[in-house]
Amino acid sequence: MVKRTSFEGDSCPIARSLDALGDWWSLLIIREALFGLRRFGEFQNKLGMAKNILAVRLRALVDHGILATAPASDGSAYQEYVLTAKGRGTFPILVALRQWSEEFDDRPEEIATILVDREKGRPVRKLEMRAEDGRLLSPADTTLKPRPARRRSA
Amino acid sequence: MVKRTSFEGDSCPIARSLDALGDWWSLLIIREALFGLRRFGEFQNKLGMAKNILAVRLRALVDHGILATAPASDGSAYQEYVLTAKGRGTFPILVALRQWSEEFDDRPEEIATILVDREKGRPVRKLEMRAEDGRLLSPADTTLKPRPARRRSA
DNA sequence: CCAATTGGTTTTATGATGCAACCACACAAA
DNA sequence: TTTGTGTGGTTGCATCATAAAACCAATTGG
Repeated sequence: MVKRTSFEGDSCPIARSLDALGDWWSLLIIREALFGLRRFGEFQNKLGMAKNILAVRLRALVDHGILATAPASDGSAYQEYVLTAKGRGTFPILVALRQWSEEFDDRPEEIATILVDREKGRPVRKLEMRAEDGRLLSPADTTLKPRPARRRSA
Repeated sequence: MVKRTSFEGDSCPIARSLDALGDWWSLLIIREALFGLRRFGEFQNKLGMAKNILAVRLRALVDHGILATAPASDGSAYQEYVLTAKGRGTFPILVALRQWSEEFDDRPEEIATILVDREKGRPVRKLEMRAEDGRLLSPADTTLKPRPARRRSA
């Protein structure tokens, strides 16, 4: 088989995430969903993508438990696509992508929006990684350990 | 043209990040590079990917300023691929992807490694988003604002 | 100097993507 | 009830990207 390799069985959590989110459109669909879009046509209009691949992506996101189909909302007989908790949980990923672009993009002047604290209207700080005891960690302060086996793993 | 749409000119910073990182292999190559891999063969062995597409991806990452080619390191005449500051700056993205998988994956028992604080060996906390004044922010506490125009923008 | 390793490129097959056309259904007006 | 319109897709192609394997040049190692 020459299929595009799937990382579904990989043991690396990054690869497993990419299996669900790693194509060109999924994260942008999620971004729009976080912004409040729900309907097929809304996504299609906003993202300007082909309708067939939007349909495929939406189905895949539903299959992955990131979106769920809701029967209605404004009374019409059409259905909507709403984020699940798993879908809303991608928020830090989107923030990390955004901040990387803000910090390293070659043409930052083309970036249209900034993420701000709603209360004060001031930019948010960079994402912080902390130890259990609250110490701020840099990448070099971290390392990988094998996952401790759960007792009586089914 | 029917090319895979590029987000290079998009004004959304997330789309711009995806333009550089959004394919199936780039983030995994970066992950291995953060882990210390440098040589073509090391990447190829570890990731098990086809050599032709590895070559294409490495070139693209170099073009994007994420990797740089260094002439040597162990004295051999071959070249190495090392992360730039821009490349190392992807660390939070990888952490966010990892944590999303740890929190929401359907089969978390298949995840092999956990990210720990090197000093204490304890798992790191979830990435935190804070306001300028240090208040911890949830997604609902944030909003997007148009980027303030730089004076005398060239 | 010979053989194996490294670091790729080329070739070929197939899957994914994108555009356009088509179509079923819901809904509204006549 | 028929007609029309918009929504939410599906179906055909044409093209592009990806993958596996074969091939190849330069670099080592002996």
